[in-house]
Amino acid sequence: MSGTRSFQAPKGTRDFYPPQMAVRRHIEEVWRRASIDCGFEEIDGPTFEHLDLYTVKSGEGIVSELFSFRRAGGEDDYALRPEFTPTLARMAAAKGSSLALPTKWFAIPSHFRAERPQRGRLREFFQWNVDVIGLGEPDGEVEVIEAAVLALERLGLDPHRVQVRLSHRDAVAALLTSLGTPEPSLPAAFELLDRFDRLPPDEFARRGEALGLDADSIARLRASVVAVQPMSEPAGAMAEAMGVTAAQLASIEPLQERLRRSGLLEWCTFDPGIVRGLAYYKGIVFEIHETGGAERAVAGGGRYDGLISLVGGPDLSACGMGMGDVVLSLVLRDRGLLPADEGESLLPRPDAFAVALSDDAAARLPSVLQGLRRAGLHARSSHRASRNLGKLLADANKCRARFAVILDAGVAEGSATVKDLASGEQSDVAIASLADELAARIAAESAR
RNA sequence: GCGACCGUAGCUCAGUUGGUUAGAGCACCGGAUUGUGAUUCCGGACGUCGCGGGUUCGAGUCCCGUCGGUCGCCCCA
Repeated sequence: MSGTRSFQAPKGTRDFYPPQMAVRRHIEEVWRRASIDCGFEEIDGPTFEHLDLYTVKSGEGIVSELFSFRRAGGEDDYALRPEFTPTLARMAAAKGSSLALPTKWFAIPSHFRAERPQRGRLREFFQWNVDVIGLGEPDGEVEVIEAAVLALERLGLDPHRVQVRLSHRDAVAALLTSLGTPEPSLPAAFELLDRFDRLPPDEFARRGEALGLDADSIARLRASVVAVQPMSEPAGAMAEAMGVTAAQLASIEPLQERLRRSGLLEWCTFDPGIVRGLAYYKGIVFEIHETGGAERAVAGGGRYDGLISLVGGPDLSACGMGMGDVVLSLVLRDRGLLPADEGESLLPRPDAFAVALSDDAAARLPSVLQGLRRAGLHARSSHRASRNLGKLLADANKCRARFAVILDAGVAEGSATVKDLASGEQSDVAIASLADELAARIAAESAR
């Protein structure tokens, strides 16, 4: 045929065939259940927004990282959403003072970023967003972290495999100030901290000097950043290990106490190297990492008081986090927490697989299937013409059906043979009561 | 935006210094046989060698470009 072309998926996007889709749904279902169980309500917004919504938050520099577009002949600039927080802030702002506080929302939207794909980073991905509006520090943060930890736990992870690494802008600022960082250099110093583990030691020192720190201060800063502490450590001991005064860590203590009451301490680490984007986060910031240190952050979040008023709403406090599906899937795979068959075993299992061994039986097959389906059962049949029972059962087995319904000469008397594919047992059942019989057996099975 | 490596049936790969009509194993489809997820047998579809140029008598093989993939850098909301 002339005029045909072949196509590849665009760079950094994924096709979800049934097994991959089953894995995605598995993760999304855990996210959704954990959110709901923690009292969050689901929202969604548009896949694209006015470009300005993103530049007003992140600056013009963000545009090169976005998929932005203008309708042919139009004059408005739009962008596919690279994150959900601006949409959420806009939605909260639009409700104005009618928004009941606190408001706890979650969403599982797709996001788009015009970046070069690499391990843990794609151009389209799914991200679970959990946000609390109208709760101050540290209550909002702990609500968010609690939901994240619940989901990770349900996915099979534990505090030995993942840790919530927390920091506090005020504590780190106090540390930097005590080391002699001039006030105007603080943002640059945060940036330096953020790059700590990516810079060679001498380069770190050189940049520290440029910020007005002497050699002794740089050494102390390095020591503080390296001194990652379990959140379960008493604040006094933590301060000592970091070489700071207890007063400089004062902003951590309420958080620590609140995490203790929620039983989350063992999941959490204090890590002054956690900085996150400077654009709008303040106060507590955190990332969730697998403890091996091989993968990128599984999740990140913090407090963004001021963003809602920035997009025209009331001055509301807010905090939240985002957890992407890409890194999370890598971590789950690394830890053997996803099926080795890449999702086949997560596909929905048919309750019944009907096969016909004669022309008369084949004529009855559609009505038998319809009866089962109307009763709410997942029923399939083979699409092959063969009357070879061995091959037909192989089909039933391949899609992991629970029961085979064998239609043969017995259909003349209204009877079928039901074979339990797990045990191999089989028995004759009246076709009229097939759906009830199978439903009863499945109910009994799930009750065990 | 920059760099490295990679691209041959659905999958895993083979394919000699460029040389007939590009192969294998799984998987797949149809059928026969044995009425029970199996075995055996017969048959089928299997690929514009990512795509496009170039060099050559001749390109899966060499060169250039491009599109994808993988992994780094930048960035990471």
